[in-house]
Amino acid sequence: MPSPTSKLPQTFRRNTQQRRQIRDVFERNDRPLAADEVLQLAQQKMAGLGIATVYRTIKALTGEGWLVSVEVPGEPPRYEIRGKVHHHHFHCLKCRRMFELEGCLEQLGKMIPPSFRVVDHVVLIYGLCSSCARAGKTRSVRGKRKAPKS
Amino acid sequence: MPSPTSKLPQTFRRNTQQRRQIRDVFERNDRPLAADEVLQLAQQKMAGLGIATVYRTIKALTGEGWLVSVEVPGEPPRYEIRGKVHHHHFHCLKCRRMFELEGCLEQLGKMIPPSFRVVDHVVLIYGLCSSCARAGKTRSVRGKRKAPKS
DNA sequence: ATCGTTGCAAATGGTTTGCAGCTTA
DNA sequence: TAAGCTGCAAACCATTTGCAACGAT
Repeated sequence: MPSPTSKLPQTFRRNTQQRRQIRDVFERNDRPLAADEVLQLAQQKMAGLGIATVYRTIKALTGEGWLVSVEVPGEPPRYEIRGKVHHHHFHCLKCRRMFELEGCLEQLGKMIPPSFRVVDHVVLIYGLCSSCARAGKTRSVRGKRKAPKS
Repeated sequence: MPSPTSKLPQTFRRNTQQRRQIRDVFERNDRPLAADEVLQLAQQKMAGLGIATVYRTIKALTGEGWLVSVEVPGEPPRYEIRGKVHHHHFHCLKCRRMFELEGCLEQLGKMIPPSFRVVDHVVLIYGLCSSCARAGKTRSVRGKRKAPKS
């Protein structure tokens, strides 16, 4: 076994084209992206890119802290670049796009018993975004998850 | 085609043993349960119960509003009886149990633009529960998701 | 020239579905 | 009885993994 310098979250150590492309996709699109969205977007610049590489890269970038996952109940997870100021999300039930909300609840601490230790928290608000609320009442778009016009 | 009385969320219309058992499991266990946990618990009283029936029943009960799902990023969804007072959840990163928190953030509205319409929201807090925080530092229990002693 | 990385395809794990037989109303 | 259910197994879908070829250092 090689000399273990430390137990660094052994992510990748080579800067390949595909990883550059995948990072680029996240940098160019300022919203949470699902794995298949990343594949589609990255394939526009890298024809043969495989889904396995997308998953492996997302996992590495997440473990590395460069990405964070955003969960939507009943749907595959999305990922976005970390490091933005703390924020939460709004998920439109009609167009299924995800929006970022500014600010954060300050009094989360009030909810938990003092003997518990909080590491992180997630707030997800569902509803209709302004354009969907304005358009028809509540008819839902039930197509496959598609990347909304970026 | 039969006479459509209305478009009622056509859930089940027969009160079978298995559905009774499954509801019982939720009533006896006062915490969010995953599908396989429900199967195990219900099989204690109904030997041959199949996982498909569990999923079908959970889906029906959820559509009917009797159950609500509770999502934990990276894990299969849990379900719990609806109708409890509004509350949110705490997920222990070590023992993986889920706890219910009382109360709710009141000022969610401040976070969203006035043109958006809020339908629902979810708050999930991660950390260590009191017993895990007290015990060792942060060594995580990485076994299969198991039903904690109820 | 290494050894990490990739793409493919097969494997997984959770959930859904087709269908013949069983049950409830 | 008839239609709704059930269990089984196959089908699905998202994600992971084995492996030989590839390519960054």
